Amino acid sequence: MPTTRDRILTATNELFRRNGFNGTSIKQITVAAGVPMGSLYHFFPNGKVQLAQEAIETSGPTYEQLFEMIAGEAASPQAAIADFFDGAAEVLEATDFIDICPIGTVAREVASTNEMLRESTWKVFSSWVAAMAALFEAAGVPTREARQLATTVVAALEGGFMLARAARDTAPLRAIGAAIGLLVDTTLATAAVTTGA
Amino acid sequence: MPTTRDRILTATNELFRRNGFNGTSIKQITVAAGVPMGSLYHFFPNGKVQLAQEAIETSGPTYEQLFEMIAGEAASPQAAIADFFDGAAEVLEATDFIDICPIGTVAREVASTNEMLRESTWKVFSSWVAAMAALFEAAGVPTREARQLATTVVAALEGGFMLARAARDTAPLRAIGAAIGLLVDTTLATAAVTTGA
DNA sequence: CTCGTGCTAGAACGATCACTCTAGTAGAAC
DNA sequence: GTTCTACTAGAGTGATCGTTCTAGCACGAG
Repeated sequence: MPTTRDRILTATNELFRRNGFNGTSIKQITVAAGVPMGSLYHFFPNGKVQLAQEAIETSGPTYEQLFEMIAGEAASPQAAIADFFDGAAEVLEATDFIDICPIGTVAREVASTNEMLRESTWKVFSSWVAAMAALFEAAGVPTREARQLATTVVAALEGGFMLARAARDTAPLRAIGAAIGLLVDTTLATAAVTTGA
Repeated sequence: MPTTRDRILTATNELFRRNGFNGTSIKQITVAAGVPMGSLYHFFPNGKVQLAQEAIETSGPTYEQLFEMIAGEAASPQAAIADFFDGAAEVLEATDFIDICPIGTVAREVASTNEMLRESTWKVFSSWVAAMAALFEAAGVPTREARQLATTVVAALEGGFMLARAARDTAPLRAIGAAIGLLVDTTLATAAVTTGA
């Protein structure tokens, strides 16, 4: 049985995945988590912004671990990327196209209106980029190119979530996965040549 | 002097770019457009959803024309993509990182909650993909690959807007533009080979 | 038993939400 | 001048927002 605090954070993330930050009310969160108002403000005395911040910063590493688990099992960085896109497509289908990533939606909603939350979303995204860049660098890609490629993978993933949900179809996400796979292939092949075979 | 109706639509798009759909109130829109409440509901009797729908569906083609203008002036599809990413980065800097695209934010907000708006956002995105795919096809890329590449460019653009705004830095967007430029390069080169030089 | 503390419980607050309503104005049609 | 239509104008509606508040419960410490 998870703690009350964890139930609140889980409910928050799930509701953010459906309705975003502004589309989710505190009342909704208390009902979904099955806790009274008083408990929510007991654990998160600074209200909705603090709750959102903790939801973002705790779920961020979870996604990163998921990626690293997939990367650890995959035969190559290319395969890891392909598996990640495919897995995302399957989750979308299984969940009736609820958003994969609560952070992406919130990021665009709050970037111009709440500096604290904006910083939280960037903290998460940049740690994802760093994790992916490390993977590419380990495969021989120079630091600069590895970062560039990792940034592109994250952007394509988030853009893919957006398109797939708008279309209610995983085809865009799978197409993007294929194209990004190609990009990773050529970048790694180039790296293999320049580092000397 | 634009019509009252147009002023309302313009103000709606501008506010959506800052605050998204749920973060923008009808009251805010009337103030920004300088029109009374009565006028807004005179022109948009079905309220906020109708207003959002028309804002999305009228601004969509505007962005498409912008892309086609840039594509028409650029020396190659690769150059067109590069110019588009660079132009977006400049707009972000010039506008203090207000969102480039009001549609992307709204798309993720409403995908699970409003079927009509979800369809509007997809209508716009798929017309962008079609326009870009036509450009690649004209350069010799087979239909299927052209669509795949165009989908990826749109996803990377939207993901790039998200990252750049979260970071308050255009570096991610420029990095993504460079990587996507590389992908377009290799795809066009492969096409040139298979169609026979 | 009696505190103190951590948490539950939800009614109540003022503000703001999307939206409705009535009243009034401007100008074309006749 | 009268009438009709298109539009302006904003106060008013009930609902819901994020948040605060008071009251009480459970339970370990003394």
